[in-house]
Amino acid sequence: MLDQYQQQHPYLLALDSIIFGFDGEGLKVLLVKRGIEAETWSLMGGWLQPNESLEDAASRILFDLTGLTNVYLEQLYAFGNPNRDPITRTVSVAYFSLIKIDDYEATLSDTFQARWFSIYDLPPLLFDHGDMVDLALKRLRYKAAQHPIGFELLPEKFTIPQLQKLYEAIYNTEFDKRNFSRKILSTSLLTKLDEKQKGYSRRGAYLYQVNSNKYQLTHNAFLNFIPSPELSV
Amino acid sequence: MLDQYQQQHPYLLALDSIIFGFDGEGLKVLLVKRGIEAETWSLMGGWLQPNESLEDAASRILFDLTGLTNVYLEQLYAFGNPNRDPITRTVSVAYFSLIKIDDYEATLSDTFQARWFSIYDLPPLLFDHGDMVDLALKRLRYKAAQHPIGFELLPEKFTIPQLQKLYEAIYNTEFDKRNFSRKILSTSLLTKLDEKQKGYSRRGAYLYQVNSNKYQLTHNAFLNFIPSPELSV
DNA sequence: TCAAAAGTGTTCACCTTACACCCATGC
DNA sequence: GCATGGGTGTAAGGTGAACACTTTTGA
Repeated sequence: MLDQYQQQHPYLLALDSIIFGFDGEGLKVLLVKRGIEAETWSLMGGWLQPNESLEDAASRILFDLTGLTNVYLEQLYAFGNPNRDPITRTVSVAYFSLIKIDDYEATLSDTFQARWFSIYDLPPLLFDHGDMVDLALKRLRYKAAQHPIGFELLPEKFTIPQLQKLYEAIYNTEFDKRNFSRKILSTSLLTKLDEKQKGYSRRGAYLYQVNSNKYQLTHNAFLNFIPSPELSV
Repeated sequence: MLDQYQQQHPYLLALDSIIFGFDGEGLKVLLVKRGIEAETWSLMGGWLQPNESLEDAASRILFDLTGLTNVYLEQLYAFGNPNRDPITRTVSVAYFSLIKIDDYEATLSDTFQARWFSIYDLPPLLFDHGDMVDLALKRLRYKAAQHPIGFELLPEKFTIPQLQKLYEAIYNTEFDKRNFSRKILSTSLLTKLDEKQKGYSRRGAYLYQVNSNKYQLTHNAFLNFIPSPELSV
């Protein structure tokens, strides 16, 4: 029986991460220049180490690039076409991550030649990384319609108009602000603070933060009014 | 740069499939006895071959066990905890499949010592295969509430009461038959045939089949009245 | 004739959607 | 005082959920 193991081919196992951020205007993806052709933008990636789980490895790689820990990280899909990496056969497990863009340590950009790109205006990407990003966006849309994960992309304190802009960026559409705020507030996931955001508008907007008790517990469909995203995978 | 590849550890890459079937009464999973401890039931699995994609490999393995091709097959999740397989470090990409149980060639059971088990009454499983089944059931519930994939588990021609029993088995609950049939028929995904199913009930029930044009195109939420499944992954 | 499953409509409550005006403030 | 974005309510249509009786037919 041990023979069955020894006769098998081993493969290199990589991890690649689609890192989403929101800068108040648009949905962004963090890309780096690395690897064989440092001319080509690619997702941040790395190799699985012998004593790591897949998720540990994805976290480590994310930390190396962003300096962040404890961020939203979800396995997206395993990509394993025989020729996806022309150098060596490599299976890559893609993860996607949602980070608070303000927490990101931009100093790390220099080390890794990293840059934020609008999700709707990406450069050509290495290997099948373009497919990975496409799938990640679909999954984000699918998921954000059902679960309150959008908050992961905003600072701790945010306004309803900010939240609306985020959802509009994710779905590349516009929502009615009256319906939007009613719907969001009806979930009672948010706590209204006594503070207002100043500087962006003359009047200022109330800040809210996530009511973390309820945040963890919610498993029901969250926003039903999202335009049916292309559902797949 | 090539060094970066050569310094890396390779890993064994396995595929394991959760194969769902429906026998008219309950939701079933196909398990086999294999491997080191032939005492333990496990999912059907195999190794990735050098010239195959992950999906090709999962299809091949499914064909070996069931004799079926062109069945619903979807990647579930990559499992890679360092100690999940005590013999050698192995990363397993799990797939789940929905098959028409009548098409399954039971003669193959002998070769592989295969047996159908009720999803709600499983024996202890090898390695982390229990986690794989749990996740597959969640995904099936999640997915079947949004997409018309349930039909994959039924014969070409089926009755509304059969379809209802299937959904009741998937969600382990009961539905009101008036609301159920209204909802299903309102999708206009089904074509009513002039035939009736005989033998099961005295009166007999009309047979339907999937209207395949619309089946492929539907991307909207499909059944909204499914009790909110535990949404995750 | 009776048992067992098939088939069929209506009402009510709630949710989604569409839509317009006043408010607060910095300049 | 005016321009900019923030904040709020209502009415109409549609959807989901609850609920009971009649039909068919083989035994």
